Amino acid sequence: MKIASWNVNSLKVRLPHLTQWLADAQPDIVALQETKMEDGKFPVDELAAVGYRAVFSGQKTYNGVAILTREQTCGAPSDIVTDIPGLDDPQRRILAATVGDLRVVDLYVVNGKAVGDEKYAYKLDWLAKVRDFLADELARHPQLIVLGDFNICPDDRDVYDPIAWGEDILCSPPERAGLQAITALGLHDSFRLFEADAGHFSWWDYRQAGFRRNLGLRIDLILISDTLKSIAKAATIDREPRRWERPSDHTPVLLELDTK
DNA sequence: ATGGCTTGCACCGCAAGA
Repeated sequence: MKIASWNVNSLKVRLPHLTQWLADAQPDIVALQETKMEDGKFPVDELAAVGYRAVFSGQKTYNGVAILTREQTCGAPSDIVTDIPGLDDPQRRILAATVGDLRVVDLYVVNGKAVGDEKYAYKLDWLAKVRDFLADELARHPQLIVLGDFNICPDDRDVYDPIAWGEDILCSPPERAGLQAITALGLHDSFRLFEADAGHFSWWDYRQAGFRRNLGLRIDLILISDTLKSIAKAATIDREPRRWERPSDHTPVLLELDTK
């Protein structure tokens, strides 16, 4: 079973990229972020035509998350959650669903703008509330996968120039502590189960030829519970869609599980 | 470098992203 996460940076612009990539990679479950699309405009029919069901929580202009499931291999998603205790939030950043035996939580973590900004305080509070929600999810669903755009570099290996980034936004100790509080629940960064080296990224700035020069960050993560860790087979980053015309600034990250 | 690209909105120059 193949599970992926991709921040598409506008599903309207990236729908052709998405359908091409679904055909190429044939993932079973795909979590999307930054769809920037109201639910009434979600391309349900276009995705059904290529064999995927969709659940989504979107809004105009900003944010927006979705989970796609391959009809051929997955049952219909159930037990959908879009809002969590303690966060009375119009921003559509959270989407949980049960797909077969798996519980899937798709997150578009707050960016935070800059350390000390009011959006930064919102980010830290948001992370703490999400941690509590995930503790509860894990208690009920041992086969838990938490994936998405975390907008946090887990450690210096995930930053192209850790000296330059220092303790700035995406790398600050309180943000990393917020992520660690989540992984401390017993959720493992699946990419690091298979790759220890620095220099593997999932996002590159559009400016200054960031992708060509590999000036990137690894901020898109797939976290898995202990139960799933024991059947994790591979975790990879697919850089191919970042090479296409008019790409998202993020590229898909993947996890393969040894199921049945 | 409070820069650079890209997107959406809306009316064309902003905010926001990371």
